Amino acid sequence: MASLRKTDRRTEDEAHIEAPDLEEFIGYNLKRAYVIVQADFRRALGEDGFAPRVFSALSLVVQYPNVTQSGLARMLGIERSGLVAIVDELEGRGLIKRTNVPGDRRVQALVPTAKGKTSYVEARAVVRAHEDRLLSNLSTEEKATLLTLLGKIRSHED
Amino acid sequence: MASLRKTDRRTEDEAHIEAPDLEEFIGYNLKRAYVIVQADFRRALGEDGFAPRVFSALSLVVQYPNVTQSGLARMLGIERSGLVAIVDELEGRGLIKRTNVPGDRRVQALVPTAKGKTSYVEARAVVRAHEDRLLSNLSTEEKATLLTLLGKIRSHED
DNA sequence: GGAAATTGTTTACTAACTTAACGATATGAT
DNA sequence: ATCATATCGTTAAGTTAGTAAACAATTTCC
Repeated sequence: MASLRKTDRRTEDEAHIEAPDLEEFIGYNLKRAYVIVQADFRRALGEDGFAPRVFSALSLVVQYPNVTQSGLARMLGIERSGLVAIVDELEGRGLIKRTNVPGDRRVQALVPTAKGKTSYVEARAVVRAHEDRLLSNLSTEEKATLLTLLGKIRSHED
Repeated sequence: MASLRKTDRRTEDEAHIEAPDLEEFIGYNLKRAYVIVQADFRRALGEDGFAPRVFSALSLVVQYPNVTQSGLARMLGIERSGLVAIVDELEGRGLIKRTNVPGDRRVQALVPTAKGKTSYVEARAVVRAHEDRLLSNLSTEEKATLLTLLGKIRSHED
């Protein structure tokens, strides 16, 4: 039978106790998992490496040259005002440039520079290595399953 | 054969184009999925409802009464300085209280009030309903699989 | 041609942290 | 016993990653 003491302190062994209620929530587990992956990403890319969102933006500019900032913001799921600093950083590093689009003087198409393209390919290799290492306790199939399940959640985007 | 034009603009159809490189990364998908779940959590709990981290803290205090702030911070994976505002909010709402621990005057054990316990049970029901609704396109088995896979990532905690 | 929408940008704000320091207290080594 | 060390909760200041609102310039829609 369990103890009946009203003043059960239970402060011993905190580190080993599970937290049943929280552990059942997908949201809580997503957050905790993301914190780990993101921290390892930053460690892998180093002090002057890309932050995750900057890497993502560069990836899209390399893959979709001439994307507009509005289009890029939409793809990343953030406000276009929030994209300005990211584009500033990438342009400041000489990895992309803002170019005029003939026919619409409001928009500035984003194109990767040669340096931007090679930097991206290098960074992508580092990111792949980071995920391979960090997630080496997941099989290839498990990783594919995880992507599928996360994709089902992401189906609620927009 | 694909187009050979060097100046291929490709700005049309942005909304429908996939982003192959990014989509293969677990970290990117985790982030995008978490943003959706977290936003729906906040919508479900409403204007004056708990923020996710406050809900998590209350959950742990209810389940582990007399936990210390340091212990709680460790469980949540954040610095104890960051917990002060969370505990302030919960105490300010009359849901938990800081109590003296005889034998160690440095620590303040956290205990839920009666109101805190009932508020938690109610909030937990709302959170469960939010996840059930949002994740209704995942089967029970898929949700269990997802928790297992996220748990494998979380095995890197500490 | 005039109203409405869109683009990139700035400014101001917020949330959710971190790091470093602090005084108070407790613990451990000798 | 005392001195060094560690721990507790807290504050203060800084960082990161955003959002919301407004703006001029430009384009699109009747």
